[in-house]
Amino acid sequence: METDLAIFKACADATRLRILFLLVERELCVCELVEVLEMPQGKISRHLAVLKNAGLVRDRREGLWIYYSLKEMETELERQLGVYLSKVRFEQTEADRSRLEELARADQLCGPGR
Amino acid sequence: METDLAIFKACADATRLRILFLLVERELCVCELVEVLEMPQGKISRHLAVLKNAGLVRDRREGLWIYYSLKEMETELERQLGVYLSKVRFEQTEADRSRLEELARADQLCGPGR
DNA sequence: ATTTAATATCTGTAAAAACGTATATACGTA
DNA sequence: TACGTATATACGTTTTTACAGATATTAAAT
Repeated sequence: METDLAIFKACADATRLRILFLLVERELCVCELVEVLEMPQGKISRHLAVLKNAGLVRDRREGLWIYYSLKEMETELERQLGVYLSKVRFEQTEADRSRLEELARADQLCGPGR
Repeated sequence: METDLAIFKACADATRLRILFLLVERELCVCELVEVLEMPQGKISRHLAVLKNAGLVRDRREGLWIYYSLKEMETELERQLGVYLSKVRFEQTEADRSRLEELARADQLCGPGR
């Protein structure tokens, strides 16, 4: 139960929800999230740590960059959450996703491909 | 999005989760929850108010007693949450439900039937 | 009208969480 | 080795949330 409680707590924050709705599309490195959400890097890292501690995301290093992605949804709560993240679209969600694509197209993101 | 955020926040507390797992079985009045969870009445009322403000539960007065129950699950998040509450069983959940039945059988709960 | 029972709310306090800022760490490159 | 870039973490502060305890509200009964 503490595990599920940690998941609920991890989702109980607007910034982390925005991150989850972005990660459900594809893996992202920290600097991409910093650019898209326009928040200080330390803040993003801290939120990512919360999501990781709750077991919702995993990270993978590739050179200087650390990529975050959603973990496999294993428990019942994780599965329900996964469905929710895939199905629902808020205005905020759409705006964030658009901004991400926009920045990627304009080559204004960090990352090895630059 | 603020609506869903409020729902996640409402679920991000151990006591409120325990209440939800009890309410998924049947409606309960405040005094029943007080007895089962062995917590001060003011505390239970405050948690119920949080759940109500998040739109997860409804209340219905019957004389002196106010009965709380889960509301219809309408939004996507509410539906996923509903499935989760019906499916999952923690030890805590089982213990709380057993205790409730025990108290009911021994007629040690308040309520109009007493 | 007074009392009693069930519930809600207020008040002050303590604990937890989020924050900005600064610093540390890890890795690649010159 | 020294430097630059990406990321993580530590520190002090502010905001939010939970709490116990006391009081207020509501409805029924006497």
